[in-house]
Amino acid sequence: MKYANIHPEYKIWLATATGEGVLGDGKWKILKAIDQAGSLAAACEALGITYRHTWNDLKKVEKILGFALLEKSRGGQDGGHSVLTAEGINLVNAFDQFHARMDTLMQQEFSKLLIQLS
Amino acid sequence: MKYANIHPEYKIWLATATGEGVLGDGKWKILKAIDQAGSLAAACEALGITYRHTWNDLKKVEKILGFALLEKSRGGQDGGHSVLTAEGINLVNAFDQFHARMDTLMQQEFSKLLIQLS
DNA sequence: TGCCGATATGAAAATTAATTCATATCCTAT
DNA sequence: ATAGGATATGAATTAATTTTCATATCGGCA
Repeated sequence: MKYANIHPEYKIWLATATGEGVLGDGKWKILKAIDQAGSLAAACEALGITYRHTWNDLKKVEKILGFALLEKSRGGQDGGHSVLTAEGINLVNAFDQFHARMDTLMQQEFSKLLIQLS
Repeated sequence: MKYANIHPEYKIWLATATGEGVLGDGKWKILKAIDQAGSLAAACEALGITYRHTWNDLKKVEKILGFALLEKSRGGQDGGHSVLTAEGINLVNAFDQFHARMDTLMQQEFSKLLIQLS
């Protein structure tokens, strides 16, 4: 088949009226990782992304949204930690479900696409 | 509402197993434009994108797919022209419909997402 | 046969994005 | 008090992506 090794991909994200990205897959994943790891630094380590870049990303988002997604604290023997705020958890959960639904739908529609292409 | 001035955006595209992009909105549009304009150069002019970049894109895609999407010829008083091959037409049409269906589904799921966030 | 405009392609320049490096700050449990 | 590790942030470096520019090639038609 001509398109045997081809598959569909998609990205969704939230943006401001001016098109500035607010939250997409990257930030969604880092938020989940933070929720699991308990700190920004540990989450970055786990995902193999730079702390610096991630920190910039999250700061920008919170500035745009006007409320915090993370409750960050520093100091203490463990150095500090970060946990998701209620808003952060809500957002992550909403994305989780969205992605699950879209994955299914995308697969269905792609099947139709392949039929047309074959 | 917390997310009052936020709106969703998304992209869908086809990719190889290694994640290389094959056909997304950009190439889809340029193919449609070529079909209409009759030449790559005219299509780029119409879309306001560079010939060089577009040419690279299309060449890469055809190499990946292993077959041509365009029937290109040069020479003649008009300098040359490009038309979609049968495969190209087929792909564009299939993507048209795929895109239309996904547009609808995305919007529906987006609505649910926003409801959860409000 | 020479002209014209589009295809075809290389290479440099410019723009944007990402990474690295360095360093200050914070604060709690020991 | 202090040690430790994470948050916080600037600046420089590097990588990746786009644009720009330049130039060769092609070939039907007047």
